[in-house]
Amino acid sequence: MNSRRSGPPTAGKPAAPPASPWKASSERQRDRELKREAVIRVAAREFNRKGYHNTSLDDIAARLEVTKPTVYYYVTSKEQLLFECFVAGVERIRAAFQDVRRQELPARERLTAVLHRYGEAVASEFGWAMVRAEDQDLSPTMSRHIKALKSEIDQGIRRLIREGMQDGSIHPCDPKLTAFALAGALNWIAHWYREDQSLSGSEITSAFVALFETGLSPRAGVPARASARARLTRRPRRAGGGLLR
Amino acid sequence: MNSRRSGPPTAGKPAAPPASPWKASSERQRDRELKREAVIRVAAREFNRKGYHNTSLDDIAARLEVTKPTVYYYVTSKEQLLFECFVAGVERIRAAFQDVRRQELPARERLTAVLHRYGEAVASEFGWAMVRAEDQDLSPTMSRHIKALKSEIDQGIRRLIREGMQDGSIHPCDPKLTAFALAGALNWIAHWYREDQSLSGSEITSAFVALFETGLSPRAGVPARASARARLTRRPRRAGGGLLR
DNA sequence: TAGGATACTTACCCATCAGTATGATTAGAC
DNA sequence: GTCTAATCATACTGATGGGTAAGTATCCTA
Repeated sequence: MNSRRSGPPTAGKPAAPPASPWKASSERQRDRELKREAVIRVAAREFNRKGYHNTSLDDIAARLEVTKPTVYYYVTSKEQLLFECFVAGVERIRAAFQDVRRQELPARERLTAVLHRYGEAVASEFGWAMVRAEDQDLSPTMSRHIKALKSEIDQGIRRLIREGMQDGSIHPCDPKLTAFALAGALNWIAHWYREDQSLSGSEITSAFVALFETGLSPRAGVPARASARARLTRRPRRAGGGLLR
Repeated sequence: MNSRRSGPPTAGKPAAPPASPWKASSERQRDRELKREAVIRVAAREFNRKGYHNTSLDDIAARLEVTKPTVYYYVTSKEQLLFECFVAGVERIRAAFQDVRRQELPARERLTAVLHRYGEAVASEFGWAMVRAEDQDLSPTMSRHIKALKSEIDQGIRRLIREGMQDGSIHPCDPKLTAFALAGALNWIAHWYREDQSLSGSEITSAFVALFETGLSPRAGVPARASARARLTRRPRRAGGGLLR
């Protein structure tokens, strides 16, 4: 539509890499990059608080104590802003897969390691963009990119599940539906979690993973896990939340 | 803000119950109610397809082959439309709790029965409104009502979990976090499920509930469940989906 | 068959907001 | 000191879309 929007999304690279004459002093370029990241971070927080459509670029600019054109100096469109927020979150999850690939562990343990990082990412400021952003708000190009990234993560989880079934560390199940259930429970954190909560994203994920590993049915000779028990007595400070949302 | 918005939301009652003179012939009133429900159902489907903010009331009107003011004849605002969609979905879940209350069963079985209906509701046309609607799009009054309904459901699930721990049918765990995990996995269905999928909402929920009960870790002497095994061989027709979303 | 309620349309208003044209200011290179 | 690019602000445009005013057609009652 707009000539700016042609080609693959930027996602990190400075808008105009001064490829030539006097290579703008590198500290200046670093400054620019820092500011750009600040814009994206603030945008993520505002989207998280008020939703994409209820957040105007004037709002974001005001939070940064600048004006709207300044925001556009670092970002080409509101859409791109959303995209960058998404990427920032997803990169953390991809990194988790990378880290785990090098480890020699039963697949179930590698899976739980990934899920842990996954949950932390979803509970971060970028969780909203990763989870709640609607792809109808994005151009077809951006939408495709996002779907590809999501699919990559999905496939990664399914693969770990399959490997777990092979090495015997995971109970036989349908990898696809199981991946959906796991990811769903974790993604949902972005719907209800607020940073002022008594539990951290990591703690929540621990509890979830424990639940998924053990299951609801009582197991012979398996007593209550200490971690779960502890949480039973330590009352969270805020009741808040609710089920849906 | 608007004088219309004062008082509790309507949620079903005809806008102007002709309290008096010649009691508008009851078939006419029934007609009106049917049309009103059609408006809400169509709105739910459009919200589901394109999101709340990307759906204009002209769109909805066009789907109904009428004009925008006609929609306003049955509904006072776009916001109320969203609210009604939400209520329509939640009522199904509340009904599930009612039904199960009369039954003499171990709490875990009552819980899974509720979760089943829950999953079906989320996979229905009203799933989007129940799960993805953002309360920033609603007036404080509406938002409060919705939060109350959500909380009621949440508490209902937690109670079943506690009862299950007491009667021994559920492994000791933190009721709050467990409820979040269960509901999260099911809610997430609304993010990725489309009606043209190879699995029905009911089938998906069955698989999820089975997973919740059994857990990922292998159980001594428990072979793969037949239902899960079956799905492993029967390839779904559409890969689609993806993890997040 | 008049009169009022019901059901629906045409044509409009107007607030919001993404995005831009243009110009001012500052900082570094020479 | 001058010149140029980088950085930011002022002030606008244009489109979208929620909501309404006012009028038309239809139906039902009496």
